[in-house]
Amino acid sequence: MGRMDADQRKRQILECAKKLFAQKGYYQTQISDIQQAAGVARGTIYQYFKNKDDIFMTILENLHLEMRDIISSKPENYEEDFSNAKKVFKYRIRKAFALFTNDPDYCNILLRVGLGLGDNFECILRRFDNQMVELIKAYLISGIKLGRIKPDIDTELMSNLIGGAFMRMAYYYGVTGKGRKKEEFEKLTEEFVETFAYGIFLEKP
Amino acid sequence: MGRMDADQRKRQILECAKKLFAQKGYYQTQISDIQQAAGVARGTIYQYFKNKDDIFMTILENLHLEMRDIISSKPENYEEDFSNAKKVFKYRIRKAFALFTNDPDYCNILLRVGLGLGDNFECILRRFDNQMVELIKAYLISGIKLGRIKPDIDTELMSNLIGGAFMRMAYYYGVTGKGRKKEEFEKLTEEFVETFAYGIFLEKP
Amino acid sequence: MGRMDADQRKRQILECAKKLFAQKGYYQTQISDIQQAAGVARGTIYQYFKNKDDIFMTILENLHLEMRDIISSKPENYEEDFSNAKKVFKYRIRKAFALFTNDPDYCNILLRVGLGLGDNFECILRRFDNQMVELIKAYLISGIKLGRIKPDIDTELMSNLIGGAFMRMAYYYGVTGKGRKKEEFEKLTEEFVETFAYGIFLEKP
Amino acid sequence: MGRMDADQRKRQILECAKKLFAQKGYYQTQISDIQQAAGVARGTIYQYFKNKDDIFMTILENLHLEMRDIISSKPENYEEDFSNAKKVFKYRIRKAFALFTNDPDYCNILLRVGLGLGDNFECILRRFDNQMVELIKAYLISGIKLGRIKPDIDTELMSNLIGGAFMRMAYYYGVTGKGRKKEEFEKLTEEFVETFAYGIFLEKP
DNA sequence: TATGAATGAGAGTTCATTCAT
DNA sequence: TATGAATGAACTCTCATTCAT
Repeated sequence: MGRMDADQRKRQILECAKKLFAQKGYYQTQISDIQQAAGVARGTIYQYFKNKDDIFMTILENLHLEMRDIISSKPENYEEDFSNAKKVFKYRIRKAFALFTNDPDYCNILLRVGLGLGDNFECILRRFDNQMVELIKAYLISGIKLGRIKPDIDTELMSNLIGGAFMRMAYYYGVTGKGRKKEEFEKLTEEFVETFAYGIFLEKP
Repeated sequence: MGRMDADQRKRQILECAKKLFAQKGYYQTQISDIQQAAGVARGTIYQYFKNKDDIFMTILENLHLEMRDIISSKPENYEEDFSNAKKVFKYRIRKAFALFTNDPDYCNILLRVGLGLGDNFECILRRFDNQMVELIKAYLISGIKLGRIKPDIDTELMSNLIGGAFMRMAYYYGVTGKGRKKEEFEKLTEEFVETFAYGIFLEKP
Repeated sequence: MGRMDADQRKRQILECAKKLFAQKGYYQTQISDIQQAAGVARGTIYQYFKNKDDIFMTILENLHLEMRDIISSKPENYEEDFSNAKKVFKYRIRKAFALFTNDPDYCNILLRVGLGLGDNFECILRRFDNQMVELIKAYLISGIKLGRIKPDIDTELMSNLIGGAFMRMAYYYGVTGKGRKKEEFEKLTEEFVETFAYGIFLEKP
Repeated sequence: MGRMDADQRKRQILECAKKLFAQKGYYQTQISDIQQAAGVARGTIYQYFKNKDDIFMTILENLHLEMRDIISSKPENYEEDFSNAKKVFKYRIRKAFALFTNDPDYCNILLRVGLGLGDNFECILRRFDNQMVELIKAYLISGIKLGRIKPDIDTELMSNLIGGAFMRMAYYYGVTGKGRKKEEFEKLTEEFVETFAYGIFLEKP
């Protein structure tokens, strides 16, 4: 193992830890697993992280940052395009879908590993979940105000349905590897949008 | 703590364990927690269960049985009523919804605790998930054959969307306690069905 | 399980315990094993014995009594026959040999199970061993006085050699079942005696 | 307790464990006893051994290696000296005797502790026992072929008698500390050989 | 007297973390 | 900074014994 600068080493440890947490879960991943996978000594881990929690938290934080960027990004010429609410919806679904399919480890951690860890982590994990649902809700409400989305829908329920359906799709196609090939993600996105379109949008599909 | 009928004692321990697993997760629930909650001595646990895994497995098994009963149950006058595919759909959603809202602990275990436990449990947990999705898929396919459901839908994707949306709804309203009151479950069910109706059914909603 | 008088029940428990101790050793034999083998309830054991040690001690005691009887028994017309020292020697070897081959469980307990149990039992087991060796020694000394046995032998060493050789023979042919058939015990006894005869006796063999 | 070379530490733990097993037996020796005797923390034991069995097995293995070396070693000028069968016999008895008297712990473990532990260990312990008896038997048979040993002896019985007598002598003088002083081992060896000489050898003693 | 559910001290083992080198 | 031997709190599980019925 050659010399490495500190940041590089830290990233390397995180990468290995992420893979292991995603595969085996938090409690079944031992420090010794991470250490071996990263090819460093036991003690070295503690030069870069306070403890096991810190490693996991850092992974979660990174995921959070990535998600925020992607989820809150806007399509080119956003202003004009918002005239077509469905297009914006599709843009975001596609973006988020890409996030999960490009990094199945993150997806696994978010959807599986992070859950059931007790209060320590759970509240952090909830942030993602709620953030996603809240974002969808905000989108729905603003759409209603703009007269693009049906005003009588239950935004709370609908944002949960969309969020739940999306996560499941992301998990099924992005993580389990079952089902489709990568090239077909565009088509899946399309069908996802169409499924909810009639219930949401005022304009004709 | 006095003597007790064996079945009663076993059920009592399971009940306490279920609550704890739902609250704290599998690994953070110690045998001593269960023992204290059940008000029995440490060793008593091991008179009724081989080990910690056995307790958890038994809980999962019970959940499995309950789910199977509910999911495979049919509405009264099923034969005639199948003429209306949407009615069957709604019947099942309502039933399954009730299961989770009536027993939030089970719901929590199924949706959160069971995940990220590594291969031991995960494959068992997957059974529930897959069972649900498979059931929905079977429903969709038979609906297509009978000319009640759009023949061009992607049944795999659609069953994942419906399953994901449903689980999320069940969790949100059944477990977190946020949102609605119990009386409104009927309305939630209705809206759930309507959201997917257009994308699924041929008959006019 | 029919009614039984107390002594009968006690003997039955002892019999089962003896078999199990002989087979599996002291620590690997659980009270529950004994209880099941004897076909009685857990608590019943404690009606007849103070504790696990008490059961084992009783078995040892019984063995002790049996051994004492056999070892100290004398051949018919003992007085006259002592003129032939070798005959007495053979008589005793045959008797003791019979004890072990007739009850392999006792033999096993004496030769294997009882050893390595720590101070509690060990000192009791030693009694048998020492008793045997002491008896042989006493025999040798009295033989020397009577002018039948070589006066220059080291009685301590010789009694250990004879004792060790005998125990090994008893174990090999009586317990492991290897080697000879039962009918040949007489011949084994004969050969045993002859092996040591030259080193011990004054008279010509 | 400071840092230490790994092999040194392992040997140190084994040494303490050997003493304790020899004194108290397998089941009555706790990990905490070994840990305290070795002056290390509980967990340190598990850095060097998989579990308690592993410690005991390693001790047995070491004993096995030592025994094999000693038992199969040959006297100087072996070839020529075999002309005198009794000399070879004596050589080996002396060597094996020395092994046990020099390391009474091993002797104790082999003769007492290892027995009655149930199938796990017993079969391993038997190896030693059988090995010894088989070696003696092989010696007797080759002696018969060479015309040095009486052709009509029962080699199976005789090897058991010699083995049993030897083990008892080794235990009595080597472990219990009773009887002789160390200087007299040569004389004991001599007397041992003479005791069996008449029954075994053809040449005049 | 017979039962067997209940007990709890105590055993072996794990593993995140520390710290002398 | 990097190491990995050492640590020990905390965990799961066992099993002889008790005692209400």
